[in-house]
Amino acid sequence: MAQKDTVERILDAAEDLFSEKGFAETSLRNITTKAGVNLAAVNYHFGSKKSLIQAVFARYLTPFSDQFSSQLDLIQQQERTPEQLLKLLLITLTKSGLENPAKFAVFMRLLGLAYSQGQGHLRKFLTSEYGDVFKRYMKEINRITPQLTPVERFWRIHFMLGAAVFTMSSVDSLMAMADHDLGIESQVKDVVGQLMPFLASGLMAVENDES
Amino acid sequence: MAQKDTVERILDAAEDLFSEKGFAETSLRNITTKAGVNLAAVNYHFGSKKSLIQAVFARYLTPFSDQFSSQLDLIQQQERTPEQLLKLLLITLTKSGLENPAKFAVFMRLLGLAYSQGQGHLRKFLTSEYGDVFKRYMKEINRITPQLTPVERFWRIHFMLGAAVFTMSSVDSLMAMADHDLGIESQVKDVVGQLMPFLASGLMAVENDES
DNA sequence: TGTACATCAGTGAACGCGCGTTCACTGATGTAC
DNA sequence: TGTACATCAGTGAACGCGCGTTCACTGATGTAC
Repeated sequence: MAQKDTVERILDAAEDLFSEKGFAETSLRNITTKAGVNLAAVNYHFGSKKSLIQAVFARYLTPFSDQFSSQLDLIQQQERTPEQLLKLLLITLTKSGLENPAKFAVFMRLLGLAYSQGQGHLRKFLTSEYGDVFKRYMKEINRITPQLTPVERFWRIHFMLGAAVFTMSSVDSLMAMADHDLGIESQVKDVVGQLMPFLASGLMAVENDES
Repeated sequence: MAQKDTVERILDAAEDLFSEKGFAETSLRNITTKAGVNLAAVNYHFGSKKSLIQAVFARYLTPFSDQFSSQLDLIQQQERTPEQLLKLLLITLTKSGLENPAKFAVFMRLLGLAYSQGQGHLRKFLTSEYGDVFKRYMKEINRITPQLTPVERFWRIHFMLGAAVFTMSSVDSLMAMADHDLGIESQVKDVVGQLMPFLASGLMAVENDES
């Protein structure tokens, strides 16, 4: 084979185009042209466009969730702070091949799309494949936030997820905006560095009860 | 006229369907069928699908941004805390017809979509129409966070936006999830009540410098 | 008061287009005898 | 070593379909004289 095989080239092209334009706006013709393969190859290898979308996610999430599961085993007996628990996610990203900032941004963009565009098949696929690891992480969060009610905890987790997914999805254009407006060039790891204390502080926030 | 006029019925239907399925996934045939009007009526009244999308946003954002501008005038000389500044947004929402929780959720969902799906025309339209009011609000934020560097402030604003848009976009399904998992029924205003201290605490977070 | 004309919201049917998918086919490689 | 057959990645062209848009038309209402 002169280069990467057809399956991988389709996945690479699809990933790029999905993260750039969304699922519905990306046609199989876009993908196969970019990948330099025959139009029919997607349906030959993946069966349908839906399955291709799932395969793009699986290529990221399967190594990530395996690695994350091992990391969770390791910290079982250690002391944990919110910052350490958040860092665990970062370490896992690094160890599962997502240390490349561009790849990381693409992955977060896909995750954001999955929430906003996935009309069902994708959400079902994700929760059935990767729901268990997520639940284990949630248990760790429970342990370090005994002062929160379950409802508070539930919402704060989702606020954190939203802040992370939303900003990391558009991290390229936001960094460009920061450069343009403030004259400051940043890197993805700087943004992640900004994000961590924000999330930790939000998670641990103490409700003040002025009316 | 037996009921609301054609233009308004198209906008109502489009708003519902866009927020439910996204822009690309909603066809003019979906919209006109739901609105009970002729297919050609969209192009007759709005010119194109793109312009219809912009009109859906304008119907929310024009009253909101007018009202918000007045509110900003009022607080010019008052003391301000982060909570008060966030509350100002809520008050404006209430005063510009977005007090209906369902409408509010739809609006946030549209805002989220604008970020994730808008490939250009929508972003241009929004910043050119409503950019100024946003800048005024930013100035107020600057004033209450003198301890932050511009970069820190920039990113924290976007983290806040992300947390708000992401969770309020899916507030219906998240509330259903909370009910299902925790057996607790919530209302949108409860979620907003949870969100405020999270955002305020994240905005004011003090960086801790353990490595 | 009556007639001619202009305006304009709304209509029904058709347009060309790009979409995801299908299908019969090719050609290289491996296997059985 | 040679032949027949099976397997399978990949192909080229066509399929029907739903899309956004266009266009000639209708019919109600208002205006000028």
